[in-house]
Amino acid sequence: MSILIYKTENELMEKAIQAEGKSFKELDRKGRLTNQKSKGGLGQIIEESFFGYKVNSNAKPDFEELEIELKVTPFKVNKNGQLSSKERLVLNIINYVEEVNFDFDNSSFWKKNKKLLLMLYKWLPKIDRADYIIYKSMLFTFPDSDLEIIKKDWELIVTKIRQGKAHELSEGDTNYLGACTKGANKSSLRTQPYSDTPAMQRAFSLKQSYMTTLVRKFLKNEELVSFAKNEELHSKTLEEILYERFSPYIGLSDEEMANKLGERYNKKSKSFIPSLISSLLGIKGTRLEKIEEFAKANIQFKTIRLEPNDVPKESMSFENIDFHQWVEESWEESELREKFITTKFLFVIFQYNENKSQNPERKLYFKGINLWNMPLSTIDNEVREVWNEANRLLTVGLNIEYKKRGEKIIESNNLPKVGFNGVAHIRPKGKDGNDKTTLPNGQVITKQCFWLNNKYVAEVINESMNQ
DNA sequence: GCATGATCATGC
DNA sequence: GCATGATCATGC
Repeated sequence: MSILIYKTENELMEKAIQAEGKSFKELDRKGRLTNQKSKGGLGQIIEESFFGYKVNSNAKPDFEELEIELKVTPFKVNKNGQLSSKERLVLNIINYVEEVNFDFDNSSFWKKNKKLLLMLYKWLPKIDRADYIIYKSMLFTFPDSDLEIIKKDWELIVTKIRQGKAHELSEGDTNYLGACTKGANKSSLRTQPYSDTPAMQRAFSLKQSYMTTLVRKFLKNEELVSFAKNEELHSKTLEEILYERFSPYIGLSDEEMANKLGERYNKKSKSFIPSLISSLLGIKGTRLEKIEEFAKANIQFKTIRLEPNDVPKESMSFENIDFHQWVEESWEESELREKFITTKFLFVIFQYNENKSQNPERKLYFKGINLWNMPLSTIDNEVREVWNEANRLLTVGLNIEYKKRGEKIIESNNLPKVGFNGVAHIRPKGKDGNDKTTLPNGQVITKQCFWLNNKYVAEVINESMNQ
C-alpha cells in the first residue's frame, strides 16, 4: 500500500522531523509496545502510528512514489563519549534463487533501498525501549564513491551465490554492503540455485561500521579522509586499489620504505607502520581510524613479520578475554564470533632475511599485503571449538597449577593450547605476575587472551601469496 | 625447535 | 593505569 499524502520529499521530511525528541511511548497509538516483543517493533510503531500505513513486507520501498525506504535504527554512546551505531542496518532479505537473475540496477537491494529515510534513536542500557527517543530524521542517499563500492559488494555476493556458496556468505566478504544471516535459528534455511546445500536465510545489510560512520557524520559532523578516488572506483575494487598502492614498495626494507615515503625510520614507535600506510595511501599523517574506507568497511591492520622459513615466530594476539561475558553469551551472539565475522584484516607482511641467531641486526623486507577475513566455516568450527572448550572448563573449573622455576612461580592452566585444533588457542597476557582476573566461578588467573596460531597465520599468508 | 608462560614498551 | 602489540625466556 502506498502513502499518497506525502507528495514530495520535503513534505515527508517535514513530517519525519516532527518525531525528533519524542519517545516511542509518545508515538505509539496502537499499543504495540505493550502487546508485542518483536524486534522490528520500534520500526513498526513509526510505520503504523506515526506515518499511518500498514506494516508490510513489500519488495517496494515504503514510500513507493518517492522511492524512499523507512529505517528506524539505534545508536549508542561509547564509554569514551564517541557515538556508534548499535547494530548493522538490516535491509531486505535475499532471495538466492531470484537475485542471481538481476543486474545491480534491477536488484532487489537497489529497487528497495535507493533512498533511506533514517530515523536514529538513542539506545541506552537497562532502559525500557518505550522510553528510547528519536534523535534525528534524515534522508540518506549513497555518495557516489560509496555506491561504487556497494555495487562491487553486491556483485561479489551474487557471484558467490552463482558459485553455489550462498551458505558460505559472510559479512566480512564484502566492504560496506553485507549479507548477514537473518533468522531465529539454524532452521531458517533456504534453497539456493546452484547447490543442494541449504543456506541460512540472509539479508542485505549495511555493516555496523558503515552505519557508525553515518551516525558520527550526521550527529557529530565527524569527517573522515578517503584514499580511493572516485574515478578509480569505477573500474577497480577497493582491494585492487590497495594492492596497487602497496606494490611499488615490495622488496624494500622497512628503512628504505620509510625513506622513499619521507617518513622517519623509527621502528620502535607504535605508529611507525601506521604512518607508512597512510603515507603510501597518499594521505600522509592520517590516523588509520580516520581513513574513510577502513572505518566504513571495518578494516583492521595487523603487521606480520615472517621468519626466513615463511612462518611468523609469534602467534597473533587479540584482545583480553572477558570470561564473564564468554559464559553469558551463546556462540551465535558471542562477541568473538561477531568480531571475526565483521572484521576484515589488512595484513601488512614483512619478512626477515636472516634468522635472529645468525644476525641479531637482521633486516626486515616488505613482502606485500593481504586483505583477509576468516572463512565462516573456520569461525563456526575451529574458533567455536576453542570457545566451547573454554566455556566448558569455566563451568567445571580450570586446573590451575603453580610450579617453581628458579626464583619464579609459574602459573599454568588447561585452557586450549596451540596444539588444540591448528587455528587458535588461549594464552596468558598480563603486564606482570600480578595482572590477574577473576573467573565467573571465583577462580583467579593471569589475564588471558585469544591467539591465532602462528602456523595458521602462515597458511593464510602463503595461500594468498601463491594466488 | 617448539610450546608455553611471562613480561616489556608504547601510547592514550 | 590499562590495553595492546611485540617479544622474551625457559624447559622439554
